[in-house]
Amino acid sequence: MKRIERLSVYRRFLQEIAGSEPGSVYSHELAEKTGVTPAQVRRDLMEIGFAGHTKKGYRSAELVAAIGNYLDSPEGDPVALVGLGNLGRALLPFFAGHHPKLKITAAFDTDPLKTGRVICGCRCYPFDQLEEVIAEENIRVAILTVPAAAAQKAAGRLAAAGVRGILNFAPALIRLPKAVTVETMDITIALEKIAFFARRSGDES
Amino acid sequence: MKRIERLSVYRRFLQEIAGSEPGSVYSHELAEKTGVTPAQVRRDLMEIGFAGHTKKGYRSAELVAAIGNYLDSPEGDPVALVGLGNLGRALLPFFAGHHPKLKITAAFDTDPLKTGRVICGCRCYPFDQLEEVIAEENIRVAILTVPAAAAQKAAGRLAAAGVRGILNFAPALIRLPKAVTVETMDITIALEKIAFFARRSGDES
DNA sequence: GTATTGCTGTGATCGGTTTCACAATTCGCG
DNA sequence: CGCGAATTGTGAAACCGATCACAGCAATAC
Ligand SMILES: NC(=O)c1ccc[n+]([C@@H]2O[C@H](COP(=O)([O-])OP(=O)(O)OC[C@H]3O[C@@H](n4cnc5c(N)ncnc54)[C@H](O)[C@@H]3O)[C@@H](O)[C@H]2O)c1
Ligand SMILES: NC(=O)c1ccc[n+]([C@@H]2O[C@H](COP(=O)([O-])OP(=O)(O)OC[C@H]3O[C@@H](n4cnc5c(N)ncnc54)[C@H](O)[C@@H]3O)[C@@H](O)[C@H]2O)c1
Repeated sequence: MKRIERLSVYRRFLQEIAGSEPGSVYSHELAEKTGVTPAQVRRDLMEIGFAGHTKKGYRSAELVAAIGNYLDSPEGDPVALVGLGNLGRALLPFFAGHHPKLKITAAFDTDPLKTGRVICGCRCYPFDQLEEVIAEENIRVAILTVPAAAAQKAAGRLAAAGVRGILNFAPALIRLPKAVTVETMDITIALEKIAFFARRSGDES
Repeated sequence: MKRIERLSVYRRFLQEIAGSEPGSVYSHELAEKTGVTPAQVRRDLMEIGFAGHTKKGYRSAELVAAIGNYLDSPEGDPVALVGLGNLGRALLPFFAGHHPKLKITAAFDTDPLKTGRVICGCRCYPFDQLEEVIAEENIRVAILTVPAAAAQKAAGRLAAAGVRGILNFAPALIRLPKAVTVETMDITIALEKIAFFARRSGDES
């Protein structure tokens, strides 16, 4: 559902302005800073049961807390990273420390050159130990950055090991039982789409 | 429009099976391999004016050509990459050689340590030369991988320099005239969303 | 104390996308 | 050659998220 993404975006903005005056925001401010309409902000907050105050807007600190309460697992979620290639090794430092609730706590690769080390505080295991480590650390969320040809199989093992949500970067269709959420971010296709629209917009050469 | 993405996906599958038997595909095959419904495949192909043959399906090679004709700029599009950090440096080798129509031909960074070189066949320029190089190479599409705080400004310069489509990885709202297509891939928010749904699915501890 | 302003909460509506459902067509077969 | 099976093309319906529009209310002004 798209609302979940918007809530994350609202929260990010609220955290950026945290502490500053006046401690509350109007739907139209949140909308402006976030690229949506005021009605949609109000609708979203209504849906999570967070009420504002007529003429005073929404209390920022409480709203952050309410969104966190709605979105986050209270203890935070450990995340597995599968595939330590170029992309995986870029993601690792990015998430290290940056996010309060989502931490990559285990990485896996089939290549023995990539495993055994600790990178950015994250242990890198041989791919064989996937099930074991995932059960051990009670991991439910994974990022998949393996080659397309290996993606379905790796995803299947993740799901079988107990993972319930996968962010997949491989350009491949992943089929899993519907109890597992899979989102594929296909960078190539996004770029093709952008090039398509870029070409159509008022073409001047 | 979502159809554009699906067309890219159809094409990718068709290219994977190119050359193999029987030279044509049914809507239900394409649908199956691509994760959509057969009716949607037919509707999409109808929209681009590509007709199949009753009982024989769609001729694969011609369909690839028709999709290419619809989506691609005939000469291909040169792409700029702005921001040579961890993510930018992962994207560079990924696109190098891989895509027939989209090639990263110029990269930019403010950090003098990152510029002056040629990486994966792509020249890396100081950020100052952005306008000059973009005009020179007639670049219309860009990938933006700079820190969030720098994203709006960099995007503005890209647009002013003639770029019409931007794939943005910075977690920031980019505002540009509507003639410029901007798509933000926010990896953090995608992961938060996945963690949310992972938590809700049949929670067993 | 009354009027005015401006914001929230939400039922109603809208618009785009997906899906349904079926007529039309072609093929293989007897 | 006519029948049954299979597939396309597409109007119509269903669906779903976004937007509109306004009633209700709290704060402020006068
Ligand atoms: N690099 C990018 O910028 C980029 C951009 C878009 C999409 N992608 C996609 O992301 C994926 C990874 O890209 P990359 O550039 O990091 O590739 P890469 O080849 O650099 O890395 C792939 C890694 O996966 C490991 N691996 C291979 N098979 C495995 C398996 N079965 N289990 C676990 N690990 C395995 C390899 O050892 C390697 O370390 C690919 O599917 C690619 O298409 C990458
Ligand atoms: N690395 C990741 O895996 C990842 C994941 C999700 C999102 N992102 C986002 O992508 C962006 C880049 O991430 P990163 O990890 O590569 O960061 P990074 O800090 O490694 O790289 C940023 C690069 O941009 C350059 N830069 C800074 N200001 C610039 C400007 N005004 N013009 C041109 N170049 C400039 C810096 O010199 C640096 O090389 C960030 O916005 C980040 O939030 C990164």
